[in-house]
Amino acid sequence: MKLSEFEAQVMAIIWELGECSAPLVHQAITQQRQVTYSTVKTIIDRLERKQAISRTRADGRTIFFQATTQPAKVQGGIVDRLLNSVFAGDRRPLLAQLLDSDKLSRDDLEYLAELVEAKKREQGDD
Amino acid sequence: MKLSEFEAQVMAIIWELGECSAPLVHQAITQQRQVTYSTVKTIIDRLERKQAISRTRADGRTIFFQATTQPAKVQGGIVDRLLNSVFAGDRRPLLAQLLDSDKLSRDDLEYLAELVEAKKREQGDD
DNA sequence: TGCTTATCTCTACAAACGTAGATAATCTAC
DNA sequence: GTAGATTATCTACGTTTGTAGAGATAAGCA
Repeated sequence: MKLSEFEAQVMAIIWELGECSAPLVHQAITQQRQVTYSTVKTIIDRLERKQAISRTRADGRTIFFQATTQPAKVQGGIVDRLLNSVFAGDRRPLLAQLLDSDKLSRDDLEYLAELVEAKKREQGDD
Repeated sequence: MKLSEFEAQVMAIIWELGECSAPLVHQAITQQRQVTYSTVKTIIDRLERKQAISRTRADGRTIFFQATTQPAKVQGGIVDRLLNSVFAGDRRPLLAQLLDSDKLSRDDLEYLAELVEAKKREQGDD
């Protein structure tokens, strides 16, 4: 399943909110970007058509949706695409890019260090 | 500067090759995907219009190009966009995604461990 | 010097994207 | 019960993207 940038952004919000309605998603998005309800609803419609989300129930005429795909799956696909296009398949520059940024907090770094350790142990086991 | 996926892919090749001509880029791409010269040339034209690359010289009627932007800059921008769309600005899931993949080699892991160490020392200095 | 091939330029086009208005249907509060 | 607000549906439209053919033109070889 291929999602556009905006579609992915809306998905992220739906993952965050869990079961939610279009107006709720719109509200969440307007914290960041100014965009009309209509626009958001169109994206939601497209996500539905792509079967990335599905209707769960209705409260009055308000329809509720939920994600039908797990974040990791979609994110993984997008990361793979990114790797193959901009980074020619080599993960290192991406990693470096992520590490080099000054937006990486000490906490993030600690988290990463642990991830690396865990992964090392895991790999050492085979 | 906003590049499409294919444009980014062509940029990656031009970074890799250095100064090069459209036929050369086409040749490089066909190692991976079947696409006509015409298509590749169109993308190159668009990259030129976007000033991501520029003409350097001509050999006969063959035109040579070179990147006018550094990889890190473009890649950084794309990663930022990715973070803000799919990952809601949180780097950790991206990091986890990258680490979790079984395509990460032991070497990559070593490389990462070193990066983390270096970054830690760097941060510890202030 | 003419023919073949390589390369460039121009034009095209369907699909996807971001964006949103118009209209209709339904709630809700008075 | 009616008026105003919500929400949904449908339609639209300019741009970008991926894809490529047609035609022009220059290079190189016979």
